[in-house]
Amino acid sequence: MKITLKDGSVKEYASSMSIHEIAMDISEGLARATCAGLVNGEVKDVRTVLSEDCDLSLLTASDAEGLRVLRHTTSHVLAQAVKNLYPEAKLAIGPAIDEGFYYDFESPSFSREDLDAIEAEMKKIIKAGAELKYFELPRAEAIKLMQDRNEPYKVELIEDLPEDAVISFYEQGDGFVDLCAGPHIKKISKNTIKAFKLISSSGAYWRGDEHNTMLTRIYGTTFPTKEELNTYLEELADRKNRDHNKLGREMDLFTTVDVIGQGLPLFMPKGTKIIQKMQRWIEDLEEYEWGYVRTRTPLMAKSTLYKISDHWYHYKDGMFVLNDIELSDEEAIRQGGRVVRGVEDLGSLEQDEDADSYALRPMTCPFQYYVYKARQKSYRDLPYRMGETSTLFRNEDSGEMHGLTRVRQFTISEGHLVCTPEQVDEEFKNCVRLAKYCLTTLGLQDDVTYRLSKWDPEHPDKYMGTADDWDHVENMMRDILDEIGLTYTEAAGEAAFYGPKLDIQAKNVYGKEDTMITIQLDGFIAERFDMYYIDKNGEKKRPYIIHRTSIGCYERTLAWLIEKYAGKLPTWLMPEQVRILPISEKYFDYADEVFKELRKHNVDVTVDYRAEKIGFKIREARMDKLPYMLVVGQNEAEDKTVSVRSRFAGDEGVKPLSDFVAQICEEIATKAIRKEENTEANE
RNA sequence: GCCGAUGUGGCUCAAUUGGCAGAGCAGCUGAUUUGUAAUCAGCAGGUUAUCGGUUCAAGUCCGAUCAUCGGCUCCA
Repeated sequence: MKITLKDGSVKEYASSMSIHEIAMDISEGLARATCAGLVNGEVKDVRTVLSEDCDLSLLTASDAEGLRVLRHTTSHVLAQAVKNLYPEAKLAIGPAIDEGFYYDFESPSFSREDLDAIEAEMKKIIKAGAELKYFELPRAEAIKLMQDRNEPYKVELIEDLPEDAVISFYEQGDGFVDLCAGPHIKKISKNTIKAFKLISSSGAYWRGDEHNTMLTRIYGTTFPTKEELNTYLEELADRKNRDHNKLGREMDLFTTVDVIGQGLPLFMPKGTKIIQKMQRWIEDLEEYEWGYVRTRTPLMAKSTLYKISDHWYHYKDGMFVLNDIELSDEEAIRQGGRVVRGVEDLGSLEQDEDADSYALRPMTCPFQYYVYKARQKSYRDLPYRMGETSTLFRNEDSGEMHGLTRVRQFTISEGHLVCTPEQVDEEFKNCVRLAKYCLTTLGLQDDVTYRLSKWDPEHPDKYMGTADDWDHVENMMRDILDEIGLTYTEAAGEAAFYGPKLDIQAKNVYGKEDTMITIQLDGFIAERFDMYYIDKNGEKKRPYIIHRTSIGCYERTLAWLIEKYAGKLPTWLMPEQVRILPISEKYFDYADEVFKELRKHNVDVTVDYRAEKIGFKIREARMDKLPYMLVVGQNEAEDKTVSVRSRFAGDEGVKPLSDFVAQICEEIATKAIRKEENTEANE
């Protein structure tokens, strides 16, 4: 595609390039001179992506860059509307985000009615129409402008820019001016902003810092057309039907009780059964196919242990400490005399007033280290792979808890691999392979992203070791990830205090990302615990430790499975796999015969003995998301057959009992994920 | 922890804006013995999350606590 620039020169670009990429090229990568407007293949204005001349009908939800611009401009309309209705409100920032936009205000909170009123005001502004005019001011004048307009947050933003900076503004009609680098659509009108909606309002800290003022944020979204907006709003409603927190309770998988406490879900028999199936699978898989030994270590320990591991100083706030002595962090460290550094420092704990404190464990690491240390290890014993189904306790802040994904007690497929430096490469790769195998088995492999979580060089105090140490381990990890051809992003400040992590991230139904699986490389802790192995030459050597999980924590994984499958889990994971539905009590004997045959093969099966019509029994079994229903009556009893009705394909017809047993045993043994082909309406 | 919303039988929701807490589904009992998404009838179920206050009177108004939800921050 040929692009004619404003100065008359012509540049040629591949048609596959996005508007944004082209704009970045034209502006030579200047972050502020972001996007270009394409009108009939020509760049009209470097600061304008869309104008009334553009054919907006060509813009679709998949046109990410164009949408961001459209949404960003809508956020400015929102700001203008709020200022019209609430002149006292102060403007903060208002960017486009993945599914829409937000704008932060210093203002009392907005109710739904307030949002509706603001929406109406926005419609007025859009109907009146306005052209966005870009202008620049020197820094001092820009500050003065925002001071005159009584916008302290904007002033603060400008003051953070360099002395010689030129400040960008947009004026958008009715004298409304906003500090903004753009880009924006050129005109606000009914033709450009056709479909928007304010979604919700909530609190948000200024600049994302909890020490700052709490502002009021309004979330909204914009789409090129009303149809796309409606589709999105319907999807929002649909997401609730997959939400594990709603579905999991409806399906009697778990519940919560106010007197038991926040973040402490109770698993009901059905939820327990699902987790039990996953747990048995993982334990056997690790032990018999991946060479792990299994451990079973205490759920609590004296504070001494956490002092050696450093958790006491880094994460005491997140731990449940069990004695009566209530010490602040500072006091704990002060009264402890000094910070303990490794096992050699244990002597200093004798005067430590909280040396006898016990705390529930927030991680398994140091416990398994002592399993390793209990017997002297030779290089021949390495890699030493320990696995444990480990229950952990973390005192999350009260506002953090959510369903099964953020809880205060959870059980994880925890493990630590102690290995020689030469073994790190292969062992780490195998941990990644195991995690991928688990994800693939559950059908989740395509729904995750990989992240290399690095330390934060700005805050070295939060981590063990030196910058050189971190460069070394991070490079080791990067090499490994590159060798296995993993696509990953890198994130600073996301590492554990003892090492970088490979985090496997997944999004929930609402698009919020959480860590599902983590594999961490640790070159520091072995020294703290004086862990070593004897090498070929009879010398003591420090091993590396890989902290890892195979399937993550069972609570969170279950949550993702529920959302992924809308509760219709693969047959092998379902708490009730087959329900036998006798036509009447005359066929109870045959139903029992079928039941016994399936139990003999460890299928989770029940019989519906109620004196109800078959249609009623089927209805309930379907609402319970049963994979298989076996209708048995006179014909089946006589021929030793079953009439199979499945969640996947509806009526599958009559087949010999032995055939069905073989079929379902195969499906369960291979952990098959049968496709839902049933077109019948679901309730 | 912070901002905001919410809390009525197991579930979904009513209750005239402060005036006798009600319905459907689920449950239980009885009848029905049924062929692929709801058989009929009856019965029972509540200190309106908890505690306190205002009032002749509180599900409704006020305060505190607990929990749930939407965000922010945090997430070893």
